[in-house]
Amino acid sequence: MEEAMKTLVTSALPYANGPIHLGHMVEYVQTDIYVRFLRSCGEDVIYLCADDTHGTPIELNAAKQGVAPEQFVRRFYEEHQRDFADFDVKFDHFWSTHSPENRRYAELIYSRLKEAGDIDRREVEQAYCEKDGRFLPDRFIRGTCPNCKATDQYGDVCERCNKAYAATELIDPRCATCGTPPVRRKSVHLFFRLSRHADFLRELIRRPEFLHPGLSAQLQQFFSKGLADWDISRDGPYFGFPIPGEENKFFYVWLDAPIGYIATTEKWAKETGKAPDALAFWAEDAQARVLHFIGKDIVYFHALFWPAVLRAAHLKRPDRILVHGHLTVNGEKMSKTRGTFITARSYLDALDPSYLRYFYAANLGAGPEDLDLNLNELRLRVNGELVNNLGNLANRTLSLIAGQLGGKLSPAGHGEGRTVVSDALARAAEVRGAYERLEYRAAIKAINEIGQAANQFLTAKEPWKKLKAEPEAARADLSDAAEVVYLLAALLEPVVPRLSAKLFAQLGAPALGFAALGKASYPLLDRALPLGAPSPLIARLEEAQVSAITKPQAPLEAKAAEAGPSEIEYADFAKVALKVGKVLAAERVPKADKLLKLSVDVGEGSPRTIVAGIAEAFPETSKLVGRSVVVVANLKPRALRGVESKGMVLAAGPGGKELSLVDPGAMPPGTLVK
RNA sequence: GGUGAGGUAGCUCAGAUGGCCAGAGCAUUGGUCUCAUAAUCCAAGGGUCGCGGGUUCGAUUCCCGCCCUCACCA
Repeated sequence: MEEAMKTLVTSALPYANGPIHLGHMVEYVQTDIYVRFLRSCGEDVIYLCADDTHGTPIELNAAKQGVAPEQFVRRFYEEHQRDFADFDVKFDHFWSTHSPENRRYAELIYSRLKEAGDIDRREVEQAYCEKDGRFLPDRFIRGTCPNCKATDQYGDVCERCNKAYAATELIDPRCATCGTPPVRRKSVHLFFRLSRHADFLRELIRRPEFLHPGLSAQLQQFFSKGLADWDISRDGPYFGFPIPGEENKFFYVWLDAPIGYIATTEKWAKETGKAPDALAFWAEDAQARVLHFIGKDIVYFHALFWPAVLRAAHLKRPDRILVHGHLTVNGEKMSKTRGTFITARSYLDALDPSYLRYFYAANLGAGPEDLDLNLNELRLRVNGELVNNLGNLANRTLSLIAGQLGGKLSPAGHGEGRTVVSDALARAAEVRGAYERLEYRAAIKAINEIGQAANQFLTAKEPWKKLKAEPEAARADLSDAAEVVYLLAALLEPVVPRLSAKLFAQLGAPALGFAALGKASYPLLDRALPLGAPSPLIARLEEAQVSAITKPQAPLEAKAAEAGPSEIEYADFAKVALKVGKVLAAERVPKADKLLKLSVDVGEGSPRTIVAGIAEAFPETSKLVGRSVVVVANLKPRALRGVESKGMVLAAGPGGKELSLVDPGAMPPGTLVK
């Protein structure tokens, strides 16, 4: 712990496909606390992260919004950074996997793998959509579950019965974007020969300092099955880096995502000049440690693929993988419909980030167990501990000194207060050990016990009763209580830095960290300095405030639309032909909850067939007949549930039952809408 | 199905190489204080430590079986 060695800490790269939510925040808060703790101990540490930008989901979502993938991910790049900063998660650099640095390192690593003979070419057969002209990942095939017969399930796992299967087992498979049944097609893929590194990996993951023992036991299953080689290429169209020397082949997103750690190191090194390049941390013999914080869902990428790739490329493997569990909200998986899918931003709009950081810390241990965000517990815990015990200790102490005693401390004493302070100080090592072991839960517990002891001391001494008769005795007691507050501010700093800063300011004292605490003795405070102005540390949480953050939200697509696609030129708008149409007939599309097949007169002689996702809003289809609507007349025809739709009907609203058709008034069919 | 983790008070968790009436915080109830953010402080009630066997003088702690929950299965 006291080596001068540099430490590089990373959190997993968030996917640039959506907003940061409170589940993500568990990891970033956990990592940020650890980084701040290491710094507090005087360590030389850098904390890096980046957006993960490649792959099919981003490519298709960008297309859906009519923007280039580069542009699509750029929006999240800004948004993600704002969210992290506002949660006091402080990176030394936040970069992107869609960067020249990442491309360079991906190519470099690939070339080294190739030289080492670790790349293999093999023919594989995959689902292919002839209409879209692309291979379909499992997630983009939908069909009926072979196990429980639930319809409209993903190609890899059934959401209803949780059964995992191969996409080829799906009954009635369809392309998720266009509904066309996929065909099987062969293609040559590149494989990383992971199996050649089995012995290395097996030995590596057995080390308790590398990975939590429970997880390494779990990974053993991969070895007993025989470690399979890893498919690292994808055929175009694909948003990613083209593989040098190949035609229409791209690196699979999971190959270049962890390389983003290296690319970000490079970017940080160049921007700050604090290291010549990324190799200061990643060269095989670099004098540095590398720590990855990740969620339990991506353990095998980080514990198996990644170290093997680095080894084969003659780079340094990570020293430690720290794995946390997932977040549940009120005991259940986050759910948009239940309103428990809470984005970082919607939380921040309602509450101070310190509450959540504190709550996460108070519940986090070192293992990969899930953490439940019970909103009632959050309120009770924060109010009982952070506000009532710790915050109020500070406030009652400091406001008495400031209000009644001129803001002046007394010289260090020899009474009971001295014992209270040294007892508290004696526990600093325990708190430090807890942080170090990532048992934040235990750290918070000890911190609260220290606060409680100080509150007991004040209650016993009753300095407020002695203000008139023995003001110096009161001052002495309160000065010692202030010492404990100072210590608590230092111990809490990794968790709630902005609250600690506030306490340091109120105490009129310089920031205090674990490095100084190691050899600190009574008194900690410079008793000659005057206090700053006291004010309540943080407000208590009221029930209504907390429940406000779980309001059901509009679906993601609607949110994105709200944020708005970026500005367009008039010429772009002019490409859209909008016309007034009149609904002549409407019927349900079989086996589709949301779709209606409409026959619409757009003033063209014969009516058009248009399929619209508005069935839930119009249970009685007859009410639609005769209505005037606005139609996108030049939309490329597309098959939905096997029905060819020529155009689109405009409607406003979040979706489902809440939809209102855009009404053009009394204009005749065919009239242009401009 | 396989593998892994876990099941201790209403909630979150601690604990025991097997042995003093099984612990803490919160919640509940009663009391106290009034400096402080209706905060503090004191106290009480509350658990056949998942179920069934076994080993033992003695098991919640060790062994076996079972049930339940969660995760992972490239």
